[in-house]
Amino acid sequence: MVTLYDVARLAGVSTATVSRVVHGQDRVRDDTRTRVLRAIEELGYVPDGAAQSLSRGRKDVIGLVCKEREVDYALENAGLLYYDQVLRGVEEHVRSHNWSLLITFMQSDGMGEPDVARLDAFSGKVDGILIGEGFIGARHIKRLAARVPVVIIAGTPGDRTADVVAADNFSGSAAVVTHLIADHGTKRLFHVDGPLDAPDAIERRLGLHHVLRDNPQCQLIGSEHGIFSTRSGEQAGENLLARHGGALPDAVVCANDQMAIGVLRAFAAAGVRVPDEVAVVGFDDIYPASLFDPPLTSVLQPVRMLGERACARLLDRIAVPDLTPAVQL
Amino acid sequence: MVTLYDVARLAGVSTATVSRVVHGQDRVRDDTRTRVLRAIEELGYVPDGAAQSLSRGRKDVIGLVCKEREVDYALENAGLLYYDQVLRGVEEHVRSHNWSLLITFMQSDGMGEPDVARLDAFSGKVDGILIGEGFIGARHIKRLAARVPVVIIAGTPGDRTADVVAADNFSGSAAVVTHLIADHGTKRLFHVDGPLDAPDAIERRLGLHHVLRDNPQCQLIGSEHGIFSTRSGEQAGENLLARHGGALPDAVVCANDQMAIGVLRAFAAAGVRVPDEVAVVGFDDIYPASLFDPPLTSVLQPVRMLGERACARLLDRIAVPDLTPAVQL
DNA sequence: AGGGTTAGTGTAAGCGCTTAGATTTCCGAT
DNA sequence: ATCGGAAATCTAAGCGCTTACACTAACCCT
Repeated sequence: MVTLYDVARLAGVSTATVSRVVHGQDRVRDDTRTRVLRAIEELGYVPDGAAQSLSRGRKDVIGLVCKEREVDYALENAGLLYYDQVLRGVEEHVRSHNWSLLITFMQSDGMGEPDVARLDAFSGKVDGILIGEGFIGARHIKRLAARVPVVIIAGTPGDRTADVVAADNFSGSAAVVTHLIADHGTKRLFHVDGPLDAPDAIERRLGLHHVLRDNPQCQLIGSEHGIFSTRSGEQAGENLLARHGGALPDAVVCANDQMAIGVLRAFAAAGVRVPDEVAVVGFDDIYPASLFDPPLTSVLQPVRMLGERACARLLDRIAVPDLTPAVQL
Repeated sequence: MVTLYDVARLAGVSTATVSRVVHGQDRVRDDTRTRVLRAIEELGYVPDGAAQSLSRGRKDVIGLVCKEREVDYALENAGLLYYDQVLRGVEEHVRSHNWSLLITFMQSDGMGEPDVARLDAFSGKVDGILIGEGFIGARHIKRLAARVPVVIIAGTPGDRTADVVAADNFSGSAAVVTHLIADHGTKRLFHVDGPLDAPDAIERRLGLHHVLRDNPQCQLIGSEHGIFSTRSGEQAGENLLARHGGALPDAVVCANDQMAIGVLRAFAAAGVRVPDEVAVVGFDDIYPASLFDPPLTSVLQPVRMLGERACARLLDRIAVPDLTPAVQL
């Protein structure tokens, strides 16, 4: 391994000078710089990241903890799209700041109990952590946040211990519907709504109606309220078929994925082909990105931006550790 | 920041002992161990990755260099699926060895001229690099490989300077066709083949015919040879329409993506809707994973495995640096 | 009892880099 | 020439960890 010392020796200068040249800063005489650069080139020197980190006290690396894939490949698309888009947003931002991105996937055991040892080790390798919401228990997040800045990439705002960058239900929902209308030419929409008074459902509903108002060519042919469960979605699907079986909508927009799955189930049972006869779109509890077939390209952008914003927030937090934790929409 | 010294002081032992406890090895008396563990717990100590790396002379991090996304979102699916699946394969493997994964995306300027400074910096942070083929010039790969083990994730074997883990054209092609038949019920297939004597084309052709032989319910209604260019694909598509316009195949299998795009173009010009009327599948020069709509779920697994194999090879190489570079299928 | 083991622990030298502060060199002004 | 101050460069002390080696104490032989 070629070290700074090797370069210094070959160039006949001290390590300090080499370091200065490497970082382009400071005043170094031109001929010295040239000599050093030549030596670097000749030896193929590249600074060791670990040593730099140790010395600088900063690693210039942020960590992204993604939710481990579902076992079921067919259902995986959602997660795939979601985290992969987040990843791209994050990576882009990270890169523009000349940092690096360390990434890991974590099992969700359903109880939010992660592999603590691995999480700890991970935290030792980064300056800050970006973590998706909902699969690591609050207790662990808190523990983590005590040691290193943490920003949660979340579905919905709420009171939290750590920084949160949340998706915006309103615009998310609006994006889905806009996509259906603009890109798929949807004319007849059916809405499988959430509970009347659930905050998330309200925002998503408003997003949908907002877009519909601006697109009179698309008609809302009906809606059903569910309670965010698969069963209630199935029920809604059955009702929909009973009432509109003769003239199916072009698309069914569901307030969450669970219900969308229910609807799919009802359709499958009735022999209705998706997406040939009717499109069914859910709203990922984190962000709308699932169950699209073909995938919802126009929603990729917002998800990516979510990653970017989260990353930006994290970098801020690393730079100024005592920022008041906040929830961003 | 809590350091080893803090722990040692609180537990009343030397840093060596703490280190030993942390790594679970070595002989440490039980009560000492307990005392140390208590101190670690109390202080919330987590070893600093940079310091460990520097000291151990190994970072336990491998780097994955992905091709930067296309600007065009609609065409992005291929890359999305491809690299995201590779990523998952790699991550899984990396994790099982308790290493970490650093990832970056690189612009492809078409000439294989990367941002050398960034690539260099990246290489300083990892023990080995995994890199997709075809967007970083051989010259740069060589330079990189001189400093750190590199494994190329490739589409096709060939003579190389660095280690290569290549996709297997035969099985890749077979996977595509199997998917079409098994999952999409394809009965009538059209083949846009490559040049008769191109090695890649031969393998892919054999894969296709192999599957057809085992699935007599699917018929090959025709084929055209192209030269892997978009234009030749377009031509093939036009010929196909001229001859089979009245009874379109269920699916068109192309020997590469360029030609598939050409076919899509021809179809678009003729008003043939894809994938409603006919499915068009390409064969990514790296692996078949693109242009599927809906995505080719059954091909996810092989791509993921490609990532895993590449990663395994890289770890081997890091462990035994003087392995003879090899091409693996 | 003396010598040889062995288990348990401590000491301290790095790992490759950055950087504050010390030192030398350079240069124009006197 | 000499001097002062700026510019260029060097010295060396860490950064937090691992680990070879040194050491101590306890134990088992003969």
